Amino acid sequence: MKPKDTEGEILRAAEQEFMLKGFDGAKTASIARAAGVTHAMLHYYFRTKEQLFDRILTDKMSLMGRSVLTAFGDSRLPLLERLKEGISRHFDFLMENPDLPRFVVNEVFSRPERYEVMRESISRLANSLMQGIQCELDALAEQGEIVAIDVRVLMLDIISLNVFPFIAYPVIEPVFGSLAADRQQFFEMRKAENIEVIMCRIKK
Amino acid sequence: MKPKDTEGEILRAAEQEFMLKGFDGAKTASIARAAGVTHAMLHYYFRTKEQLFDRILTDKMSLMGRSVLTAFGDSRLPLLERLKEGISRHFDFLMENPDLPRFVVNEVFSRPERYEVMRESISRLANSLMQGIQCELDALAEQGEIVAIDVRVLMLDIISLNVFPFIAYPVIEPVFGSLAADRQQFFEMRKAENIEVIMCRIKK
DNA sequence: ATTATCTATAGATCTATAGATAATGC
DNA sequence: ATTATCTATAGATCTATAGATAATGC
Repeated sequence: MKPKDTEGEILRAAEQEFMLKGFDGAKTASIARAAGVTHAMLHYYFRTKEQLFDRILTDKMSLMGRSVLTAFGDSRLPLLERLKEGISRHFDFLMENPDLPRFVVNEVFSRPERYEVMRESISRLANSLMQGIQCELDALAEQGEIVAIDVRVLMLDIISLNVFPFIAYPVIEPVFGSLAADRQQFFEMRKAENIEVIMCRIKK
Repeated sequence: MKPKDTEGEILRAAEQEFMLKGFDGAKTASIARAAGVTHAMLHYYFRTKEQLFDRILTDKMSLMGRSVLTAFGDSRLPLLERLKEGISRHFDFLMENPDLPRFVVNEVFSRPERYEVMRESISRLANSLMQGIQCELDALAEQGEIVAIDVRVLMLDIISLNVFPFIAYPVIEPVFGSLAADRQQFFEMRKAENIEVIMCRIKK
């Protein structure tokens, strides 16, 4: 017999509903139904819709932040490899979580105060990652291997290229979908292109 | 005396409310209040919230589509200039309409059927624009001035780089805001960087 | 006569909770 | 004894409309 995990079921259902419809579009009744529990259970475990939502959003923001750190965090590789690997791993993460960036970006936009608590820790982690990369960029530039560039500029190039196609897929598909046979292949092509773009940007 | 334009006031207020909060977050009562009219007027002029919304969304989708065409449409310029000018004009358009892409992308995602009617015409216009650019790309590549590239790949690079910072600004600001003194300057820097990236991508 | 506007309210939907009942762990 | 669950419903909010009234254009 399965010892049913009501709280877990609610979280799973809530994640799905909130990611798909956002806070305003999500209905607690719909979450309860998907979780296979009665409506009152949401309030028993999470008090309010807002608190349940905060739990999901916090998880997702943290996941999105970590994805960048782990993708680019391997400091054993030589810089160019580290960047290529980073782009590739970050892109793979997005293929596993295609709706994540839109969800986070939207909810932060519609209620910025939700982001306040994370601002500082996010900023600190990102800076520490980028500081290491900046050193290596500077070293290679010194040797004349690459052009000099601010790591923040470069990282924003990378993230723009990687994330945008996922956020905008439904809108761009009619125009750019013809590039590939299917969605999967389309994204594989983008991954390769993004690496190419970034290498062109920094190589001399 | 101003001959009051109720319908126009409602449209203005609705645009603001929908762009800021999305369809689900927007309230007809709030739109009416902002328009300075009674609530029943919305229904008198537009029947339903849905119809009022469709009017706004259609306008915005069309505006976003046209922005790309007009930015890159100047076929008198030599190709590299045309691309630089295109990136720059498209970026300027986004600076004037920073919330537009997020709005469109979101609403299309949450109810894809809203996009169906435009899919074909959008795709046709885009293809005709890109066909012209592809010819010039091929010619320059033939001459060995640039590398060979599919215009769709290149345009998606451009649009990703240009649009993403606007969509994600509230999320990326804590990390990348330190690049510039203020928001305005931040975006000016991005515009220059995006041109640089694209030139690096195609130049030999 | 037609068009525009207002007041009042119906009707639907949604979140939240009260209070009773069943299950669980000492 | 405490924790989990259910039923029933309160209370708030939101969209939409009916019906009366005022303004406008022939």
